[in-house]
Amino acid sequence: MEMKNTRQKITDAAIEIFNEDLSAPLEIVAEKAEVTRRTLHRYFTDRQDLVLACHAAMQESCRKAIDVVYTSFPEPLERFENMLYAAIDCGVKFSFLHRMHNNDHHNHTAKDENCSKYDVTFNKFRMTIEELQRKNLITTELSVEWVEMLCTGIVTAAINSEKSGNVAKVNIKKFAWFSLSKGILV
Amino acid sequence: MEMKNTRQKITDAAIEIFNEDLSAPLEIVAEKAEVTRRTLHRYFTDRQDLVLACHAAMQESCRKAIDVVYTSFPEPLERFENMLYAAIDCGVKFSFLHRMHNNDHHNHTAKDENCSKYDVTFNKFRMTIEELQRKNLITTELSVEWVEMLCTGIVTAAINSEKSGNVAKVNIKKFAWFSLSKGILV
DNA sequence: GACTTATTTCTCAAAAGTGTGACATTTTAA
DNA sequence: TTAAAATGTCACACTTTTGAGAAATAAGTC
Repeated sequence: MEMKNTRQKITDAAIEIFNEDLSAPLEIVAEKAEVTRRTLHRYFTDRQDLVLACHAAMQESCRKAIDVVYTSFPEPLERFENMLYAAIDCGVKFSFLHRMHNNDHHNHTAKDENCSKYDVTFNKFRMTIEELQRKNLITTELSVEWVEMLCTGIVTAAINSEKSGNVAKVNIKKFAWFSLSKGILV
Repeated sequence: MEMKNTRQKITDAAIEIFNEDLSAPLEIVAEKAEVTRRTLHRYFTDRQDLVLACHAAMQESCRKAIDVVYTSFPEPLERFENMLYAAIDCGVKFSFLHRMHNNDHHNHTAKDENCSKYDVTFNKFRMTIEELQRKNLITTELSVEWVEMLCTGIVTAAINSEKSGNVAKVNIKKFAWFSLSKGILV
């Protein structure tokens, strides 16, 4: 096992655990990552260090996925559809990152570098929605903010569907786009 | 201050705190409930005791709300709409209850009394969805399981909208029903 | 005012979680 | 095969969290 692999395994495990329980003991994270707590501490000095690493990993993963789609699809509706798919692929990372920036304890401010990075990524969502509304491709009865919230809600639904195994995996994205697109149509 | 009030204040606080952080220190819960940690322990011997009480409270609250709607509206589409509103009103309780029954550590089984109680309540959702599909009021392209997931996703969106304050409060339910109904139309 | 009940304050000891050092063991790569 | 790198084991000091006892205080009731 080389180093990079282990570090990633730990952050991946941490993201999943912290997503459900932000103050879970590091022992639990280590278990999930299949390493010792001692090893975990070799890579991350602190709990905070680990949390920050998770944050950065989620940030980067989402940014990359969304960016690719944003630049690849000039047609806004098609772009929007593929941004949804990208978000579903990012899965837990996507929804956890959102939660981190919107919970009570976090003071979201453009001055913070992390926050502005987050903003840059997710403004691409907002801008696409606004463009869709301007071009009358989706209803103007709904506010942009609601459509944004709806997107993350549908991503959550997709994640839970996948986790529970009650919805055939091949159908999840199809269903998600069906519901989202009809749910915001003119 | 009478007893019942305090007990409720504590479970209410705990539900909100645990919803965001399942292993938050009881100190935090006590703070939110505006009592001492010592007082909290006079009502709940254990952390587990408190968690179970929260669970029961959520269970009961959701059951009551859904039951009323379920028996009040014979027409399935109208019933479905009002079940959504009820779920939004239950808010955090609704989504936290779901999380508790769907997370990795929880083994959902009909034998457990709590699980079966949960099932009874949320089967009312499922039955209504099935009825809507039978009567061709919603599309049969989507599976019942997805529509269920979609509902909780939209409830989540509504909760987050309310919390963030980005969506006018008067609009939230309207938007939620708009998106849900169109998102599952024939 | 005396009495009951709920709460706070202060205290304490046990338990759980955290971070690190020293050394053994395994893996990896030359 | 062997040296280096990565990981595991164990022990330790330390902090936080937990749960409960005892007495003081506040609040409501008769």
